Amino acid sequence: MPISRRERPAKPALTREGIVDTALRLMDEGGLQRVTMRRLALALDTGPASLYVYVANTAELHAAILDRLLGQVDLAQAADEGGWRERLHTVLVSYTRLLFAHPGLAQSALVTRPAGPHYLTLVETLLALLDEGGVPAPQAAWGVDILLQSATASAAEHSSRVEDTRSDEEWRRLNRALAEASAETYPRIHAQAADLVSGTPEERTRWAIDMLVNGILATPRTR
Amino acid sequence: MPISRRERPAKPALTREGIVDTALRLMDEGGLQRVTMRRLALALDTGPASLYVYVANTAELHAAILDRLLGQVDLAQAADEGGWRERLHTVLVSYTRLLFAHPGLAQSALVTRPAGPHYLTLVETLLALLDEGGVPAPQAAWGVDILLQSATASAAEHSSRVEDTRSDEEWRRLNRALAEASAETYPRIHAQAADLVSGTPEERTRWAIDMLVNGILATPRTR
DNA sequence: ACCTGAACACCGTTCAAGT
DNA sequence: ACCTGAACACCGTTCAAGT
Repeated sequence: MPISRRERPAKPALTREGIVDTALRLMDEGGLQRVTMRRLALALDTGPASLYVYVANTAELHAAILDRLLGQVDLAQAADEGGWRERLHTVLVSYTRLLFAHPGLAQSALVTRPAGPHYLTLVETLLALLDEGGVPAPQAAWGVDILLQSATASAAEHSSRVEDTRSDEEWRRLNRALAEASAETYPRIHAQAADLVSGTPEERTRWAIDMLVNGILATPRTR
Repeated sequence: MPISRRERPAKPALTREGIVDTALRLMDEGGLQRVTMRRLALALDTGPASLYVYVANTAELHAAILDRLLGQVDLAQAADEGGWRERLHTVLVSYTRLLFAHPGLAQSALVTRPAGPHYLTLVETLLALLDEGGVPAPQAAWGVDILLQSATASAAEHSSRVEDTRSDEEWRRLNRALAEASAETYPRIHAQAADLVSGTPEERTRWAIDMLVNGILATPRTR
C-alpha cells in the first residue's frame, strides 16, 4: 500500500470566509458560547493571534456569522405567496426561526448589527413589502428597524433559556413572581397572570408582527 | 491625640443589599463591565467565593441591580400628568432614559428579566394605563411585554455605542453600508438611506411608543 | 504581508477546609 | 451557617519577532 505523499492534508490557508465557515460549524455543534477566538483558532490549527489578521474582534466575528446565516432567510419572492402582509409574515417568521435555532447570536445582533449583503437584502425586502402595502416611506424606514429589533429581541430572550439551564431557572422565577403576585399590591398582575405568560412563541410572534404592522400603518411620522 | 480603638472601620457584614449597593456604585463609576464578581469582591474586601452565598450567579446579580434601579422610574402617578397615553409616554420614556444612562444593563435585561418588586410595579402600572385606555386585557398583557422589550432593546443597542469605541465603529460601518448601498441592488435602501438613520433617539423613542400603542389598540388577540 | 509564540490582564464558578 | 484560599478551566487582545 503506497504511502501518500503527505500523511496529513495540507493546512488550508486562512481566509475570512474559511474562518466564518469554521465558526458556523463550531456554533452548530455547541452553541455560540463555544465559538471563542481561542477555540476557533484551535479548530483552524493556528493560534488566536492569527485570526486578528482577518477579523477585528469578537463582535465583528459574530456579525459576520449572522450575515452568512441570513442568506437562509425566506424572502417570500415566489409569486404565489399571497399579499404583502402575508409575505411580510413569511419573511419575519423565517428570520425569527433562524435566530431561535441559533441561540446566542440574536443577543449579539442587538448590539452589533450585521452590515453585510444578506442583512441589506433583508432590509430591502421589508422596505419593498411595506411600500407595496402603501406605507409612506418615512414611517416604513423607522418601522423596519423596529420589526427587526422586535424579532431579534424575542429570539435573544427565548434562546437563552434553551442554551443553558440557569436562564431557565430565572424564567421560572419570573413566572412564579407573576403568578404569586399579591392581589393587594399588584391587582392587575394578579388578575392577568395567565394572560401575561400565555401563548406559544409562535402565537406571540404572529401577534407581534400583526400588531407592529398595524401600528406602523397607523402612525405617520409628522405628528 | 488618642488612637481610635480600631484604626480601620470594622469590615461590614456581607448582605445581599450591601452587595447590590456596592455593585451599583462600581457601575456608576465605570460601567457594567467593571462590575465583575472578582472586582466586586475586592471592593467588599473579600474573595469572590463569598458572594455566592448571596447571589446565585452574574446574571442574577445584574437583574438585582436593575430591579434596584427601577425604583427610580417615574410612574406618572401625579394627578396632573395628563391622559393615559401621555402618562404611558412618561413612564416608558423614564424607563428608557434610565437604561440609556446605565449602559450594558439593558442588554442583560433582555436575557434575564428582573423579577423584583420594582419590575412588578412597572408592569402593574403599564397594565393599569392600558386598561384606562380601554385596551382589552389579553392584548394589554402581551402588549406590555413588547413595550418593555422595545424600550430595553433600544437602550441596549444605543448604550453599547456609548460604552466603547469599538461598537461606535460598527455603527459607523452600518451607516456607511446603508448610505453607499448600490442603487441597482438595493434601490429602496439607496432611496431611503436618510430616512433609515434619521431622528434623535428621543424622536425615535417617542414615535415607537406611539406606534406600539396604536398597534396594541388595533390588534385583538383572537384573530 | 502574513503569521505566530508568548505574554498581559483578566474572567466565573466550585469546593474542601476552616470558623 | 457563613466565609474563604486556592484552584480549575478558561477568556480577548496585543506585540515583538519571525518568514
